[in-house]
Amino acid sequence: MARMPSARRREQLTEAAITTMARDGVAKATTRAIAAEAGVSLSVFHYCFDSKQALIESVITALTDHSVTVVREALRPRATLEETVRAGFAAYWEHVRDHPDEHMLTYELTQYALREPGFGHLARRQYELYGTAYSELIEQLHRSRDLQLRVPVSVLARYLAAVTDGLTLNYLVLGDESAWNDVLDTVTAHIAALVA
Amino acid sequence: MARMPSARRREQLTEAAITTMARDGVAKATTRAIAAEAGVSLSVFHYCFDSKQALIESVITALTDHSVTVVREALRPRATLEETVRAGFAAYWEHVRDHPDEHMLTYELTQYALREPGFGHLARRQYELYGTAYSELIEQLHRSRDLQLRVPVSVLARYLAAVTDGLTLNYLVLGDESAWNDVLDTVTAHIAALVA
DNA sequence: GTCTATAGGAAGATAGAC
DNA sequence: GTCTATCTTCCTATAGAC
Repeated sequence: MARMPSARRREQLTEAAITTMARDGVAKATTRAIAAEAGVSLSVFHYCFDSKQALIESVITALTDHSVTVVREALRPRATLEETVRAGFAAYWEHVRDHPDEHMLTYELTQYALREPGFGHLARRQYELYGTAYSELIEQLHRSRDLQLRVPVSVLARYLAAVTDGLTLNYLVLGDESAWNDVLDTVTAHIAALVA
Repeated sequence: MARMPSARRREQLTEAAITTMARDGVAKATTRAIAAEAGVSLSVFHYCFDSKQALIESVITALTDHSVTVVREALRPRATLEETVRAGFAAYWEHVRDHPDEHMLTYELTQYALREPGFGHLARRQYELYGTAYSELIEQLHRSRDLQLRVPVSVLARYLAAVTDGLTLNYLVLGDESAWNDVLDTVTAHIAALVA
């Protein structure tokens, strides 16, 4: 195999781990399977990472940053408030529909982090970043338009984060795209009422 | 060890598995750990269950039925609509607060079921039963009072299920009981508006 | 039905040549 | 840095005595 600086190999192995985990689940993503996915031998893996846990920490950090980017890109301000909410949900929804395995993996890793001693902060970081992303959008809308918020920003942000999360999980289990849309319509109307 | 009919042993092992999994996570609940928790030898385990997967199927079924019971008991109709919603959330919330590990385990097992070939129906069954529980309460309220539903029953049920699920997960990750209550107030007001 | 003992395999991690 | 080969541990599952 072609030689490569450790830093680059680490990235490659992190990506291979994400691919493997998204496809087969965290439990089946053994160090051997990940090394094979990356096309290197097992020793290369342990040359780059002290342990499997060190790799998983890298995976969680990378995937959290990616997920937050997905949310942030969905949450761009648009022409009207209603359009912002609707288009935001639509953009996020498309990502869920097109990459269900990636979202499944995100849930799996959240639970891994909550169970594994010393990893809890990674789970909390993920959910705090979601909350921040929502809060910032709301603040931004709050300033740029003349919105009256009927609830505090932090409450609204947490509500949005929870609804998004719950609906995503519900879709991953039950499928049924049309139900997703119907519920979203209801939520969208609710948001509009909350920030009239 | 005291002798016991197989059926009873199966129940005991299922309970021991739930205890072990809730405490240590699904990944660390090995057949040895579960047998030890039940106070029997490993062979007794395999005398009662053909495989570990057979046990997990039993665990998922038992825990789903238990979770649905928790939801159903929380969702009893009360004096007024607002009180029904508020007391329902409060009762459910108390269960989450007092048994966080059990709810964590429920999420873990949902994902296990979605990943494991042949187990997907167990995850879907769980979420369908939640939806049914919410739908039945809504129908019941719809008949007993003179409520006007602004959205279809199925949509409202799915919305409630998703919000509950998302908020629960959010609490398991971030804690912060007061935030939970603030968001719930918002949701409660929303429900009241939807069924005015 | 329950036990001890063990088969058989897969996991994470390491040794040492290149 | 990368490889093959191996160590050690732990897993699920079975065998066979009681």
